[in-house]
Amino acid sequence: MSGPYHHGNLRNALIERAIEVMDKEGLEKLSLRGLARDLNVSHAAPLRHFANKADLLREIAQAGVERLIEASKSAGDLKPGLDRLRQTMNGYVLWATENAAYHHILRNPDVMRHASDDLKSSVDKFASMQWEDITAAQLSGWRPDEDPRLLYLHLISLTAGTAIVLTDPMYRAVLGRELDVVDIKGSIGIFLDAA
Amino acid sequence: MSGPYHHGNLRNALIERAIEVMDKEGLEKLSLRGLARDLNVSHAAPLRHFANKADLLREIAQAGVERLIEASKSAGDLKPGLDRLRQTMNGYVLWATENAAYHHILRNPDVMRHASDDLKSSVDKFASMQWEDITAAQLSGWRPDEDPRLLYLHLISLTAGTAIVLTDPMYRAVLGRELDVVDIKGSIGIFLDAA
DNA sequence: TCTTTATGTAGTCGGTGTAAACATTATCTA
DNA sequence: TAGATAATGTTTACACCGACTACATAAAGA
Repeated sequence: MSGPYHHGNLRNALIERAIEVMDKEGLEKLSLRGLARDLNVSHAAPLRHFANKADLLREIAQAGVERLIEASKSAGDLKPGLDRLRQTMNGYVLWATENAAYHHILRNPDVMRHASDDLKSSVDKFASMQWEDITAAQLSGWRPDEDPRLLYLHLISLTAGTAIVLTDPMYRAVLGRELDVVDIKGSIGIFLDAA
Repeated sequence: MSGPYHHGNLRNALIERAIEVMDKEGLEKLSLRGLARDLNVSHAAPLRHFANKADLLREIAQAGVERLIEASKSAGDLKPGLDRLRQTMNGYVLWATENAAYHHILRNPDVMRHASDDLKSSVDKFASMQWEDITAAQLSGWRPDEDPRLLYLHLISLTAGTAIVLTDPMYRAVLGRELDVVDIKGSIGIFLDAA
């Protein structure tokens, strides 16, 4: 055909194209052979870089969680407490809306079903960062009498739910109009600033 | 092979088995040919009842939303107001945990991507039931100064998020222990009963 | 009864994942 | 720098899948 025998950067090209396809057409339309076609390599070339399809998705998910963790770190620059909790919760939701492709991959049950131990431990790390933020806010005097486990369940449900609602096409249709950053912070803040 | 020429109830058998497979092994392992094998019919028999794979999933999702709507109706037996809102929010989350298979199908992007107009309008109906419950609670004096659209975003995010967190294996691993009905109501109630 | 319709079967086509054998190029080392 | 070795890409092959067509059988209705 055309081009050199070696692609040069096939591994990264596969990842980038896979994210694009996942975002635009969903997991069902993502195929290793399709990626190979798009990148003008033979249909088996991707298997030189990823043992199988699940392995490719695992790697993308892993990168996604790591990006999410980084984003959370840079979003939460205040000292532990309620303000920082507000920052990180809004940061999560904003990251999800701005990185909807990664977010959808991380939320896809057929991707996370095959999570590796590495991926699981990254998820755990993010979860404990959330736990730290929440308990720190409580220690600083916010809702001191609340059962911290229930508070945790409540807050991760709220953040995950908000991110999902805002990036899910069906929910977006229901919401009826575009919501901007102020709206999002307003929605999260309804609880944080209550009482 | 064995058995009569006609299965007798293939349509329902396909739906039941499909829900089972989706729940245990996920969309990726669900195949029309696999269902046919499980039910001892020829590989093309399912196509007599569903035009294609997406059609089968659409029908299951449709049934799921209708069950959800029914469950919500019977859960909310109080007159409109905050108590009823509490009922329906808890009802949604409990339904999701007790019907995790349906819930996962309804949350699968590759299923909902092919939603029919009927399915979309069922989803809309459920959404407007939620809207009614929320605005009615507000009209009865609860948080009268809140922007109803933000309140709506907040509450559907919280309910959807709680349902997802409680039925997602990865989140369940993070939560660390079994949570019972009281915990769920406690988590939802943290906001409803605040202030 | 016999005609129509519903349901199931068999065969086929193109698409997909993935494994094995082979080809080419890049990299390392003696 | 030459030759060995590893990395990367190709070809071939197989099993599985969705979906279409032609055909077979059974059920329902006239």
